[in-house]
Amino acid sequence: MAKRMSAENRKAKIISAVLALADEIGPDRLTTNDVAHRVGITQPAIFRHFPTKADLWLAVAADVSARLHAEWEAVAAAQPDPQARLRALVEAQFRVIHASPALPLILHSRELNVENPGLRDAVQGVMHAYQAHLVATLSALRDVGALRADLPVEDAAVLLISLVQGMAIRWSLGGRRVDLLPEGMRLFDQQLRLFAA
Amino acid sequence: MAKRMSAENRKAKIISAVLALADEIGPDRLTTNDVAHRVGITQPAIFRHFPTKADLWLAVAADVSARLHAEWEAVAAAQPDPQARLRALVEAQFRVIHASPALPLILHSRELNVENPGLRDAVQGVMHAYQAHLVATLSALRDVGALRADLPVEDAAVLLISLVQGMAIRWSLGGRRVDLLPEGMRLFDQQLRLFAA
DNA sequence: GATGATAGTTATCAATGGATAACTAAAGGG
DNA sequence: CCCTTTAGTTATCCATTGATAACTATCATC
Repeated sequence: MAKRMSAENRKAKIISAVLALADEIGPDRLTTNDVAHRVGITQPAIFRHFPTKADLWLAVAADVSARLHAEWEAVAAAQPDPQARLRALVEAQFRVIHASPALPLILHSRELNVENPGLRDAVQGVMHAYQAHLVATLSALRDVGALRADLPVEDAAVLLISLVQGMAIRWSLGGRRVDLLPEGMRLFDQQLRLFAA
Repeated sequence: MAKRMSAENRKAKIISAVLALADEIGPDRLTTNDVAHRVGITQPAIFRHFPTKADLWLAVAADVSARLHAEWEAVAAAQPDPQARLRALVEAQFRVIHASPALPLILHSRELNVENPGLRDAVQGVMHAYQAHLVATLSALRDVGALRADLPVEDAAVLLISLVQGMAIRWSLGGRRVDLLPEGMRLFDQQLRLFAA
């Protein structure tokens, strides 16, 4: 028998196990049995905390979303300078992806793309929020005159988001041998130089 | 009984069905039964043409790889001007992704990332080849003096690849409502303007 | 037209996966 | 100390999945 735990704590453990296992064995091949085994409980115990597997995924998305939003708010509060804030926003993404490499995988999972519309909406909301943060910061950068006049802030935001995702793919496909953060930030600085007025 | 077909033709049908279904129901949830049904044969008939499911994936990769390489070679031959060639290379990617939206999904599938090392190597080879084409074309662009001096061609290539992948994700996550090609090329032109000397 | 090669079928398997029901036992407040 | 609550277990179900074996029917060629 597994050590008894409050439902709240056990849920947190399960969610974190899903994130770890989604990376190790893929979001769409992750079974409730895998999760249970990793957490140290039996498979049916999962369903005591989450009615269905889809609900478990929604809980994962809510958890990730909350953590990301908190991080972005913290960055916005801590970095008054637009350029430093932009850099911190991108750096935060690399850090999160490095800590939870499953996130890019989930973006392309069938769970998200086909079977779980709620999950898709949740992820889309998160991406929109991030884009809004970028656009706001880029606008501030423009107001300081540190942005080319012929570059719409929306396009700049898309280029930055693409950079993060592209680096994540390269990192993952390359067996994660290189360091994501320094290499990603190097490319970011490169791109930012191109943005400059 | 399905209409009898030469093994070669049947294999081609199966491969194309895998690509279509990988998009519809996800690479990692695609079953041999799905494929057989789509092709119009029974499930065990699949195994007459491919010893295992993993071998089927390798055949898919070989097929896609051959088509991509042919396309890139054609572009390189048809476009002597570096800038036009670069544009055509990027446009080719958007076109291929539009025609086979499963490709970005496969990049993040467990089949590729965990279970089928051969598939991973094949995809990695394809990406390297594309990057080499980009780097070569960007070098030609540099020789013409149409590239900023402070931008290494390797970094520029990574930025372009990221752009393609980032747009693919946006397109997919947004329900594919917008047109990938024009929006993607618009962003490309924007990025190219930033690349200019 | 007979015949050998082979594409395709039916039947079947063992393993796995999500989920349910009934039971057990650890907390924790009174 | 007891008793209610509830986290966790065991046993079990039905559907699905990749794969094998044995059989059948079609095609090409002589």
